[in-house]
Amino acid sequence: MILDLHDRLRERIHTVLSNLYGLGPDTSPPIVIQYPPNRLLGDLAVTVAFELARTLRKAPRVIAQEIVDALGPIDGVATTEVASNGYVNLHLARADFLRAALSPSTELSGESDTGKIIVEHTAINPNKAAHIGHLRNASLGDTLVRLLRFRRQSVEVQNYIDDTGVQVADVVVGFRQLESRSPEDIRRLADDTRFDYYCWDLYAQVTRWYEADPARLQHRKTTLHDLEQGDNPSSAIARFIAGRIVRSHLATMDRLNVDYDLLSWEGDILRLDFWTTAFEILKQAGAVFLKDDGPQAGCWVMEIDDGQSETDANGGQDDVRLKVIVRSDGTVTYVGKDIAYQLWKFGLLGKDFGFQPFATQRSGRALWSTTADADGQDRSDAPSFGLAAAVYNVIDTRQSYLQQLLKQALTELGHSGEADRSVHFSYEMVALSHTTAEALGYNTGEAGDRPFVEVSGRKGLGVKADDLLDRLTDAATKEVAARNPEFDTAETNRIATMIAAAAVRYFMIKYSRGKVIAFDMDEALSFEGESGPYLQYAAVRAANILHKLDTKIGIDELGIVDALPSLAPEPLNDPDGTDLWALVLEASRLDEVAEQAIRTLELSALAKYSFGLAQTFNAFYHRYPVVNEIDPEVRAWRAAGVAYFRTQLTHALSLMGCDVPPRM
RNA sequence: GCGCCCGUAGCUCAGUUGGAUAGAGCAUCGGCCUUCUAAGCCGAGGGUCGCAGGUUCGAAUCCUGCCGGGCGCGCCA
Repeated sequence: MILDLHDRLRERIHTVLSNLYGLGPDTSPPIVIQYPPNRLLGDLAVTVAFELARTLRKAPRVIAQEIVDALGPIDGVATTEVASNGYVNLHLARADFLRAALSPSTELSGESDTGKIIVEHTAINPNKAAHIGHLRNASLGDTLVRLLRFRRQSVEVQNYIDDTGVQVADVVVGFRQLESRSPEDIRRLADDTRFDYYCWDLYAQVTRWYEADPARLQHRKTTLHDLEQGDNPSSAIARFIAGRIVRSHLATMDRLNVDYDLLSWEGDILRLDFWTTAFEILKQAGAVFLKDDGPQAGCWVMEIDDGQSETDANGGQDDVRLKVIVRSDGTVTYVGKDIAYQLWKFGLLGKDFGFQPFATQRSGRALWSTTADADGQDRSDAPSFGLAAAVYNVIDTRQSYLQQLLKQALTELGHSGEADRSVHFSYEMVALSHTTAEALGYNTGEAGDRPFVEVSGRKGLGVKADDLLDRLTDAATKEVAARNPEFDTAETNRIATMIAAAAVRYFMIKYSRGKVIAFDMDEALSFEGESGPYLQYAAVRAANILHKLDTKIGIDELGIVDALPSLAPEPLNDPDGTDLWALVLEASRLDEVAEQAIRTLELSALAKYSFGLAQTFNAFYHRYPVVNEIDPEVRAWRAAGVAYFRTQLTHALSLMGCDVPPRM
């Protein structure tokens, strides 16, 4: 609704500029619409008079006045005026605005026809428990998915499982060589212990075991080879481990309301020879070539286009850098496999996976899995996977270089459009604060001068996702039980779960993506101030007002809406009404913020907006009674404002994957 | 060496189409629970927006250079 108003306003101003000054689409400056610092100044402001001052050789104030005079009535705008030295400030028709905001949505339903967007996120190595770094990835990824769906995009969520890589190989080595376990032992361990936690420790142990005697690295090499070949004892164990660990990752992510459409297994990419096909395509396009001299002799390589080599006019040709795609022993690197997968996502590989159902998630959404089995090839009940119009790969900034290569490969294959629509959604890593690292038993003395301590799965250094969630749930349970002694255990736990999830998700979203999060346990455990629970609390309070309004006064939400047309607009226009109006206007900005968050991939904008909205409401809440307000018209307007606020904040929270508890 | 990111209050961070008085949380100090939940609200103190130039009517925001910090640049993934 607010976006529609912006559009209409821009259109009108363009018309005015054309009539007054003969400015066309090319000569007219962009119309910037912003929000004045407070509601007394106005609700919307246009700065175009400043832009035009130079070219028109007139004072901004004069231009602004001419625009205002020529503007004429605009639907939804009450008054327009020139403020300070040249702003055009607009005051909206408050009552009409709130009535429209609460009226049943007239927006179109259905999905846009711009094609399907694939979002890949999470992609945790299936060899150990998930940690807080993975939570940032999944929180960003899932929020992006929800935002895109909110904007009516068709989205497919993929979770890539690297079940044939070194990390899984190392745990296989741990079980077989270091612990001499049989497949039956491992299965029993998986049934009887926290298997993902067990593997977490084992993985760190294997790292130390290699370090003690580097000759042992031969075991890794052999095992890795076995995993890629398949059909041998090691690969059977790897499959079992990866399968179990993936299930535990999905369970962890489920605690955060994160779900997926498809698990893409690297093993299937190998078994279905995706790489062979991709390799042919790359060779035919000349994107890779066989190096016959130098240290990379015998490798298939790709030239790295980093903008350096070509601009070097002084013939610095010798430092053209090469990336190995196929090793001299004939095996393919990670980049090669990723190129094949990316080609498949866009439907450019000319090959497809088989698919099979994997699970039904708590949300009700079906989760599918790729398969190399023949009976998965032509299932009539499988959705159409792949064939994306655009792809977002959610992956931290340390992978920028590889993601750049991926785009470059697409370009060189003649798919520059797909390269442009191949987006690396990058973000900085999650590290540990010194305090938290020390609490985990890590001696930070050696890294004492660093600003933070990097998480290391290889060293077993990090905060496990489930540990964090458990601690948050415990803390929330105590709070909920103390505040609501009448609740039974099940209800208390249910609410505590919602609070814990919101705390984590908000924490992971609130920082802008270019910022390293130095994770601090005490800070993450806080339910006060700028936190997920603060937002939930505001929504719960609003719901509580509406509930009391119903039970005590007998006005339900339908009654609130029905009363609006006959209400006099005056109570919204006096000073007290301005505070209510400020809440309504702020609540209406959700669409605009969602659009901005997607455009800039800065999801913290959604978090910050939601927090600010909750703050505005909390201040209002303390100052203006609703249920106890005596004047029925004032009460009715306040009730309408609260109802609208609750709808919008609840929506904002759901975009961040947060539920609103019934009470807290 | 090259590339990307970061530098704003004591601490952690907003300020992403250049605009009105640079904001918030935490911490500190002072107030507010017989009235819709105090996970809250109100108030106070706290700033050379890393430094230096430049562009602009206007710069925390754009450009250039420098300083400090982080991460990448493998026949690992």
